[in-house]
Amino acid sequence: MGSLSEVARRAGVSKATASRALSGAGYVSDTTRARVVEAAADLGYVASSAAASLVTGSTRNVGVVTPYISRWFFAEVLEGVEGALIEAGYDLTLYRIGDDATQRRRVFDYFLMRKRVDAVIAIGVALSREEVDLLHLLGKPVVGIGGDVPGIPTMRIDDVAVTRLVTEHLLSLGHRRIVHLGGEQDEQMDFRVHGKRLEGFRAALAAAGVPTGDAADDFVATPFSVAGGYHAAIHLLADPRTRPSAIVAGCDEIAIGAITAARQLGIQVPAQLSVVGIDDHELAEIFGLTTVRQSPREQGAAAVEAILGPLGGGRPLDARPRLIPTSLRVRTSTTAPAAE
Amino acid sequence: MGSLSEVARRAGVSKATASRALSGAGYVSDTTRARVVEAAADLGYVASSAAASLVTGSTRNVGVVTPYISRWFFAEVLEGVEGALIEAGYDLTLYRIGDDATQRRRVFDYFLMRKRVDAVIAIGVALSREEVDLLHLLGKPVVGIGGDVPGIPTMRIDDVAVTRLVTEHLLSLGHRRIVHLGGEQDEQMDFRVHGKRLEGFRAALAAAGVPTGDAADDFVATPFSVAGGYHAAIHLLADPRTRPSAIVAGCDEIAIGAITAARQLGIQVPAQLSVVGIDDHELAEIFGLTTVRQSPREQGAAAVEAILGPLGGGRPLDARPRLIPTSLRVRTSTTAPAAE
DNA sequence: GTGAAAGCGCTAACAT
DNA sequence: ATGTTAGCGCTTTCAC
Repeated sequence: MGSLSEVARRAGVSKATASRALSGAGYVSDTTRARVVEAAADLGYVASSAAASLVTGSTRNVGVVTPYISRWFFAEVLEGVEGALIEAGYDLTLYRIGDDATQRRRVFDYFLMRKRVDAVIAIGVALSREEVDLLHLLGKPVVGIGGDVPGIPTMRIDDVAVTRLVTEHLLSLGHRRIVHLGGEQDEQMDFRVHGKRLEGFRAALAAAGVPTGDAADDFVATPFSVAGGYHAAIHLLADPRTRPSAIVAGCDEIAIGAITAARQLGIQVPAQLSVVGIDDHELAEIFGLTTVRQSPREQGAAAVEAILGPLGGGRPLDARPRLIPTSLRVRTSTTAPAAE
Repeated sequence: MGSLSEVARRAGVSKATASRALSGAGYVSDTTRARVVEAAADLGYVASSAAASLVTGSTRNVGVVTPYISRWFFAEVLEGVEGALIEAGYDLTLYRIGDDATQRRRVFDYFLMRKRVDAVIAIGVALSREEVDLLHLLGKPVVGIGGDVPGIPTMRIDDVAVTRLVTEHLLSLGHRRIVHLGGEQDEQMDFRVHGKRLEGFRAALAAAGVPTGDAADDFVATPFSVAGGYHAAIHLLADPRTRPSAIVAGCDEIAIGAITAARQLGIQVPAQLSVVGIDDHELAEIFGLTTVRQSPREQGAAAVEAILGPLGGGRPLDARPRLIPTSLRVRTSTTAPAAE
């Protein structure tokens, strides 16, 4: 618990010199530095970050806000962020903000603003104009992942294109009766991801001349979870006469749930039912799920990278949205529909 | 970005009064308080936590160290911790520490000690004597989850009992050829979890008079992941003549991987092969996996609870290990072995 | 190359 | 009930 002055006294120098020796900034003779470093080691000295922050104004800590911790996509982005941050010597302070607007305000006003963080990474959170302005006013770099936020650099995939891509893939295999198991349209996440995915799905069908739209019963709303996909699929697949030959799942969790349901119903996957996911999770690999490569870890690392520039004294961020390239990762779970 | 003095000036009071009005500590007349609060709102004032920490010595921030973020059990504990912490008005700073000892030292010396946190929650990390002493010296409450650490309160399940439990369950159904798909014995996590689970497994077999031990080929080492379980099972189940009638998986990830492999090999689960997991993840539910109820979220919340006492000025923690009760959650995936 | 001194923004005695 | 004062532990001019 030693303080700088103790270290200084022990080394026989002034606080100023001790500080310089330890931080590496400014001129200190090698011999003095050695003495100071030794004294510090003897005392088990560790600088108080609060004191340092107070005077420098920086905390070496970045705040990460996200609505989910354990959903696959989010967890992987988080891992990417975490790794890159620790690498750069920054702390990561995690804030989960859900639907609760009050809670969200509290996180912003009370935590993020309390000079606790140097920068903010928002994963799947559509920051409001005010939130962005506030952060900018405070000189804090912000980057978003998962959707465009005006005024800050963001990285996202094209959610419309993504379902269009997988749907086209199924269409090209000959599937015509395809159902989208996606998010409830009334309970959108930020960035209206559910809506966009449904849009891409239907755009592909329409372009192929396949009947689509609410009347076509080609969409079933489900929670974005394995259990959600499972239960939705149990109902959807129960009746052999109305059963689709393929499912476009809104995310990998739903896809795995659907596949599990199908197998339990004795439906062969992929022989009798093809399922495609979106997020490209490790599990997708095992299930042979065709998904969309979207590099969550890399997105996380890239976000940190983007933020480190300005923090390191570089030029401010260029507030451009960046589209993360996506492509199909085709595995064995998609096959042509069974002959009728 | 206003400071307390600006708020004070605007409200026509002293810094001290402004501080009292805002923090709620000490006597302030209602009218003065109102004026101060209004002034603060006008200025968009937010207290500097660095300054407050410097003088009070507390940060309202707790450090969470864990080796994994996305492994199911750890992610759920983390969610429990996160929820309880935010509830109590604390920040959560996340540190992942893997096998790298240097990295681990760095986290401890450089981050945790830098007066950045008021308390530490260690999930699945066996803190060393020195680490614990250091934390105690600094007056920081520490609690562990996942294994006993001398000198601090910990919550853990009984890893030996857990595999014994599930194994006995399989034995009681009549299974005799059972294989444990568990962690590599040379690459233990902290707390030797892999070893303990193998031990419990073999103890149950031995007690039932079933041949066990290395010679009995009743253990296959695999990474603690879905992919790990999958690949191990693909090999294990390939030959119908040596195929077991049941598998005790070291964790739910392995179990799901094994089930998936079995299904792909055309083996009926649970008719021809019973699989039991350990962690009781959401996915286990869907797969009908029999697992051990161990309440990860509750463990996380309890850890926070335990830490909040001392932080709130209460008596210090009683450094007793606490055994989290576990029980079997039997689902449909375990059945008697198929008749030969 | 090193030291003296000022001050970051706040809280906590202590006095009034 | 409110104001005055003294730091918390560090970094950073500015002299020397």
